[in-house]
Amino acid sequence: METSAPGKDRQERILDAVVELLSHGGISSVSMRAVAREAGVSLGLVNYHYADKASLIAAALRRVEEQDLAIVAPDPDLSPEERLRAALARVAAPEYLTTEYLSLRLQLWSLAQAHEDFEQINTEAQKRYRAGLAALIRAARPELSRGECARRAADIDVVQNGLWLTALLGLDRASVKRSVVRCEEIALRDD
Amino acid sequence: METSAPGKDRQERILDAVVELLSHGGISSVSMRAVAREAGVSLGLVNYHYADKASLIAAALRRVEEQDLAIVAPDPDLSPEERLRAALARVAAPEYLTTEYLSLRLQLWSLAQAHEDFEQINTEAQKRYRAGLAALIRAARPELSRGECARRAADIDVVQNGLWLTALLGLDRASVKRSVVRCEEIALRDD
DNA sequence: TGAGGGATTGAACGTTCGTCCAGTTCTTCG
DNA sequence: CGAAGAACTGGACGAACGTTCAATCCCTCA
Repeated sequence: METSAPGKDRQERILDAVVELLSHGGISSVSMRAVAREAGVSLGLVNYHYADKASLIAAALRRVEEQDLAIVAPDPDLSPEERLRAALARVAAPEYLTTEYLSLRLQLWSLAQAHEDFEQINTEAQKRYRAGLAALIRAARPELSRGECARRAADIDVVQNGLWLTALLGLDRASVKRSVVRCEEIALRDD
Repeated sequence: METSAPGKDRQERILDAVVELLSHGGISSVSMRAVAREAGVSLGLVNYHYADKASLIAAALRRVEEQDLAIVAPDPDLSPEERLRAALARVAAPEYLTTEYLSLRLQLWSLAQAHEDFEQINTEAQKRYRAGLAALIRAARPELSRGECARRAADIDVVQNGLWLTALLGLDRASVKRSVVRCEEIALRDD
């Protein structure tokens, strides 16, 4: 039969548990035992699949970062400019603007500061995100130089990060919307 | 003689230690023992001055937030518009753009997510910061309504938070500078 | 000078942590 | 079926944790 690999489901549930705990109580609430409990799995199994706590968390972070890249994934049904607008609007989509997701991002950044391994994971993910964004801009505005696209992508990244952070600290839908518009202006303005 | 109160110095050093540990290793590296060691003080004294770990950290957070308000403190030597520009430029001043300070801010936000007491401290500080910013804008642009000033202050807060976050994750002085300019545009534009 | 009280110490307690491991169950395949 | 190996369990270990507390230090003032 073509079922999923035997240990795969449990591994996924373990990573889910890490993410769940991380986003709700911060790194302090992520212990091997809490993860096992949350995943409905024995303590030993967590250590069986992941060598130690650091690599467990690293695996969870990598999975989260992977999902994040979906934001700048080009939508094939749209024109280049619409594709860009869709990507820029996506950061304010309900699925990303939840407390749970935003809090997770914050914990992720926080971890990147405290641990070198996590910092590397985060840095690489951010680089890929910006590259995806720059590519979208370049497709929508072919006349712009590669450097200018990278510059605009960096500026948008600043506003988006601020948008997420501010949404998390005290959700203000109006200012979120204005920030999305600001990102569009940065990406598409002519000069 | 007019020296400082006896226990005051040690209390300050204890809070310094919390901030130091927090910004360098995150909340995970803040233990009562580590704080005592860093402050050059016995373990018992930390618990003597602060009822428990939570109130110790809360005290440290309150002190940091207090310092943050200095950013929007009006500079009496300048005209209203210059005063505003000075405040907006201050977020990119060398004293605030250090890894240590930025990392501290991040940990602070992260703590606000995980603990309700810390969230309240953070929320109130942010409110006061925005109010200070709005007041600066209103002084520089008296023709603007109170609501419009608050709106602009909120938008600037978004960009500034993003600026700090991005500076921390991967310092890019050029995009930092562009973001400061963007904040000035938001604050001062006519329309 | 000496009594009183705040400041300070380090040992001790019980809990929880990450890690390890001997043992058991499950799955696969000759 | 039965051997083999992967998946999985839970108890045990030492270390580190937050908290408590009796004891000591140090300053002040009567």
